[in-house]
Formats: sequence, C-alpha cells, structure tokens
Amino acid sequence: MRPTVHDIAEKAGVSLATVDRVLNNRPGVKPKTRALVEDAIAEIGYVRDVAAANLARKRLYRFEFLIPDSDNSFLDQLRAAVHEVAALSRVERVEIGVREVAAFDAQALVAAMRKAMMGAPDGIAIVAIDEDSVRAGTEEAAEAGIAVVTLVSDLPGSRRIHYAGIDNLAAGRTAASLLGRFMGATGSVGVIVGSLNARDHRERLAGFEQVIERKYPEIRILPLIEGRDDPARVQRLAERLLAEQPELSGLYSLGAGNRGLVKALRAHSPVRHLPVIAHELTATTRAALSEGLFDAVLNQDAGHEVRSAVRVMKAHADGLHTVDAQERIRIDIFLKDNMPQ
Amino acid sequence: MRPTVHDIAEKAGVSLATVDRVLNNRPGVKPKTRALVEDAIAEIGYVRDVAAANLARKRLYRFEFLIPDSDNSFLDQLRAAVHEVAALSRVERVEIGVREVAAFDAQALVAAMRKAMMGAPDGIAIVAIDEDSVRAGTEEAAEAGIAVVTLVSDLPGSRRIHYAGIDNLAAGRTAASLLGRFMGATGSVGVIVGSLNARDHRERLAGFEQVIERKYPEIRILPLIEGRDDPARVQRLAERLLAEQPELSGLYSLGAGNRGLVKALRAHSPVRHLPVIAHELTATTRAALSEGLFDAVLNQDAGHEVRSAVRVMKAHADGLHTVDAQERIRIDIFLKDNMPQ
DNA sequence: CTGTTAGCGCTTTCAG
DNA sequence: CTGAAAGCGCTAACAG
Repeated sequence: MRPTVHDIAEKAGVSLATVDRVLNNRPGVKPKTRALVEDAIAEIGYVRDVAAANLARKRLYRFEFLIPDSDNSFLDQLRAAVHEVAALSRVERVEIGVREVAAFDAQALVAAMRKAMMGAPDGIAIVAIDEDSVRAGTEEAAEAGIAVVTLVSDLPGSRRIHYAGIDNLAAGRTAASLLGRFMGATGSVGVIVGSLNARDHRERLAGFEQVIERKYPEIRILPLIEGRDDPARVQRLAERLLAEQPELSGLYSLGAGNRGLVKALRAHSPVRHLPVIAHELTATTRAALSEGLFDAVLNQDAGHEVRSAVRVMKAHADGLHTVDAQERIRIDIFLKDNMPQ
Repeated sequence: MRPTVHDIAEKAGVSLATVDRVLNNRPGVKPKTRALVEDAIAEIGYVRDVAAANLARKRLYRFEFLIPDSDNSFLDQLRAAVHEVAALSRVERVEIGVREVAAFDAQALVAAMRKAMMGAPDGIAIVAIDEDSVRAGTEEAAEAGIAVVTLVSDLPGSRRIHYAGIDNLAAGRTAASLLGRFMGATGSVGVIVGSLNARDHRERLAGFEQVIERKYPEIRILPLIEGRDDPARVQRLAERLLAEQPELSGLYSLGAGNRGLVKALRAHSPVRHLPVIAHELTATTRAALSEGLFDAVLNQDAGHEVRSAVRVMKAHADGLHTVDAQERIRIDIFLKDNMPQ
C-alpha cells in the first residue's frame, strides 16, 4: 500500500493536522517540527492522493474560456469543443464557463478578461491578440493567481502558462514545402491571408515565404490578398486573381473564409487544375478535398486544443506537471486519402 | 451541489447500503425496492463520483502490456512509452505490467496472454497477430471479464474492445498519394515491406496499390522487396535495387529496418535524388528527413497509442464511455519542415 | 504552535 | 432482504 498521511504522522510523531499543514505549506508550524515532518515525507516516499484530497476539500476547478465571436467554421468547432468538454467535465469537478468576445478587438478581450477575473476562476483561456494591453491583462491575472492559457494564437513575452495551439511558422513552412512540390517547383503562387494583424496568420506567412525563397527560388509569390476571413470577399478577390493571372500555378489560403475560395475554384476548375493548400478541416475544406479542388488541408484539432488547455490549467491548479508530448498540438496534414471517417 | 447517495437514500426512503446495492447491481434487493431506488436515481439525475467510489473501494486498476521483443526503434519507443505511462500511473491507482513476447509468433503471444490472465488483470494490451488462435485467446479473456485492447496492429473479428493504432489502409493510400505527386505521376516505384504476415504491412501495401492504380496509372510498381524489418537485409536489397533499376523513380518503405535503407541511399544520393517515403519517426528517419534523403515520414505516436489504450481500458473497467475523437490515433505526416523540435 | 474530530461521497462489513 | 456504522486518504474547523 502506498504510504498515507497517517504514516507520516506516525513516523514524525505529530498529528494529522500538522502533517497537513506542512503538506500544504500553511503557516503555524514551528520550523523544527516542519523539518521533522518533511524528513518523514521524504524518507517514506509519500505522494499525495489528489483524488482523496479533492474529495475532502470539495475542490471545484473553475475555468473561463473567452472565444472570439467571429462567424467561421473553425471557431464553431472550437466553441463546440469547449461546450463538449464543459459537459463532460462537470463529472470531474471542473466547471467551465464560456464567454463570447468581439473578434480581433484587444480592448474587448482585455475587458472580458477583467470581467472573468472578477469570478476568481482558477484559469482563463484566451485566443490571444498580440498587443501589449493583452499582455498587461495576463499580468494582472497572473498577479491574482489566475492561470492564463493561450488558445490557437499565442502571446509570447506574456505570463501565460501555456500555449495550446500549433506552431504556425512550421505550418507555413510545411505548406510551402508541399505546395512547392505540387507545383513542380516553378510558377507563381497566390497567397490569401485573413489579416496580418493576427499573429498566427503573420507566422504562417513568414514560414511560407521562408521555404519558398530558400527551397523554390523559381517560384514567385504574387502580391498578398487580404480576405479578412470573409467568404464573400475571398470569393471576389480569388475570382479576380484567377481571371487576371494566367500564369498562376498554386494557391495557399492561410486564413478562413474558404467557402468563397471554393466557389471561385469550382467555377474555374474546368479550365485547369491548380494545386491548392488551405487550413482547418471543416465541412467546406473537407468537401473541397474530396472533389479534388484542394490538394491538402493543414489542420489544428480544436478538440485537442481545448482538452489540452483544461488539462494544463488543472495540473497547474494542483501544482502537478504535464506530459509535454501529450500537450503538443500537432499540425495535421490531410489529403483526400487520410481524411478521418 | 451534485446529488449524492444520501439524496437517493432519502428520496427512496431506504438506507445507503441498499442504494449502493442497486447502484452496483448486486443481488439481495427486492424488485420493488430496487425499482424505488432506480426511480429516485433517475428523477434526481444522479451521477456517481468515480473518484470517491474508487477511494472507498481502494480500487486498483491492473493492466498488462504484451510487447514484441523485436529490436527496432519503433518498438523501443513503444516500450519506453509503456514504462513512462506505468511510472506516472502509479499515482492514479493504475498498475501496469509489461511482458516481452517473441515477435510474429502467434503461439507465444497466446501463451503470454494466458499467463497474463492468471493474474486476473483488468485489461491486456497486445500487438495482435492476425491468426485465429489469437482470436481464441481474446475470446477467453473476454469470457473471464478481462478487456483486450489491440495496439499498433488490429485483430478484426475478435472480441477486443478497442484498437489503439492507425488506419493502415489509409496510411498506404496517403503514402501513394504523396509519392505519386513527388514522382510527377510517372516512373517506377519500389516498395519495401517487412513481412506480409503482418496485418499492418499488408494493409499499407493494399492502400498504396489501390491509389497508385487508380490515380497514377502511369506509375509502375516494381516487384516487392521483403526486408523482414532487418536493417542489414534491407540495405543489401535496396543497394541491389538502386543498382539494377535505372528507371527507379520512387521508394516506399512501409516497414522497419530503415537504417539499412538510409545507408544504401546515402551512397546513392550523389547520383540523383529519389523521392522516398517511410514509416515511423525515429532517430534514423528523422536524420534522413533532415538530410533530404527521405521526403516524408508517416508516423504513429507510440505515446498516444499507449495512453489511449490505458484510458480505454480504465473507462471500460469503470463502465464509462470514451471520447471517440480523442482515442483516434492519427497518421502523422512529417516533412523536414514540420518535424517536432 | 499543535491536536482532536468530524466529515467529503462512496463502499463494505456485520448485524438484524 | 435491509440497515447501521466504520473507514478509504485527506482536509478543515475548533479547541487547547
């Protein structure tokens, strides 16, 4: 049997209460006694039974998820994932709140963070916006002992305890590497971004350019198209591109709004096939893969991200460690042939 | 507060003991009383606190992992993953045993299963061999109330409760799809298998052939090379292939023993680059990717597989459900540009 | 500063 | 067939 608090108490010749005080380093223990207990703990190789502790403590973990209110499929998945985890988690003493926040609005995000902090939760998960006001908000939370986890888009240089999302630089590099090959290492490639204010989009672009320049010097990157993740706008701009750039021989859509792109391509595809790589496996991109309109889709699994965020915040609350490999969010590469289901 | 057994007892007008008997459907309760309690449970929306139950019960989950004794990097990873999980799990009341089994030997596997069953564990994880004797062994275990999970290689048509591994057919298709493009949809492709007695290898091959035939009719598949997952043998056969097949324009290594392949390619690569796709991200394949000798590596994450197997067996033991999406093992596609770390 | 005691939600003897 | 009571490993008043 694993040693228990009773064993420590006996070995150290003190009461359970004192052991508990030392274990949870609460004040009111004479240094000498403390040392006595600590020695016993070490010698005996005690590990706390977190489940029993939580039971006695009636511990309830409370986390707040702040999700942008943008209307795109990936965020729908993210929201769905949060709600699913929330439902399942009630059984495990975790209570998850979800708040919608105006998208791409640092002020709104910080305001939402402050509001969330009022409830003194154990942790807050945010889709970060890369601005100093948000860093300051994170700092405030950290100061108040509230763990902040960034989701999907990171906030380097802040006191967030974890980033649950993919390496967007690597994603951009991967897209370039695949697309370069699909294009036969030559021709002109169009790049559709959402907004360069979003850090994840900037990073994808940087990674993409890096590899195209180094590895495919014969490929020319056409002037960027900013689709603002808006299907209608993306469609209009893509149609224009397809019409006006006869030498176009590849397309990388690194943001959202792919519904518009697919419409434009569908009208165009009878003319000639164009290698296309996009992000996030949604109903739209999935269909495009099946039809052969898209050649690859890079994906981040929203479910994994949310579960990982919860695991990390919970471990943090318990002062426990996490398995790094388990928390690394992968860049999934989907082709027509390995789509799930 | 969530309703507890006390609430049920009160509502049904019975004692805790009776509630417990009903909850764990143990005998010795008058049908009428049982119904009374069941109604109360339903009405009140009770969900058992598994942690508290386990504490009271001093529950200990015991699982046995039967791992082939082959000497290859992937199995090393798998073994390492089992030991890592074993170490971490002691804290969570799960005790994991590991036994080595002669590789590719159905008899040995069944014998090991029987031996493992003697200890009456809650579950056994096996790297299945696709033979009826193993199905029978699984049946025996199921009969004895021991859950069997297949790891890495599945055993369809058996009573295993779960398969923790990738879809090897899809993996083969994916390899074909990528390699076909990398080869420019034309030329001759060599395929190195481990052994066609292994179901996972057979399936990868089938998926590969399927896509090459349908999608790349111009590509010719050369006669199979059986490397038996043995580096030395793979090297010899690969060297011969490279020397004797001047029209060779692509290579798919779907088994292990890639160390030998890399040596052969390294000697060959100054001559001309050959698109190569292999399986499992190990030190060898990782280096080959970096060097540009391999173009892509399809991977299954041994850590995920083991953790998933444990989660599923544990949930089964508790009569709980699992999140399908979480337990699906993905086919990771690694290029030079998205290798982790 | 330290110890006693009564639980947390559930299971399990042991009587009746 | 049913119930009372003790206890799993830990925490939290409340006394001293």
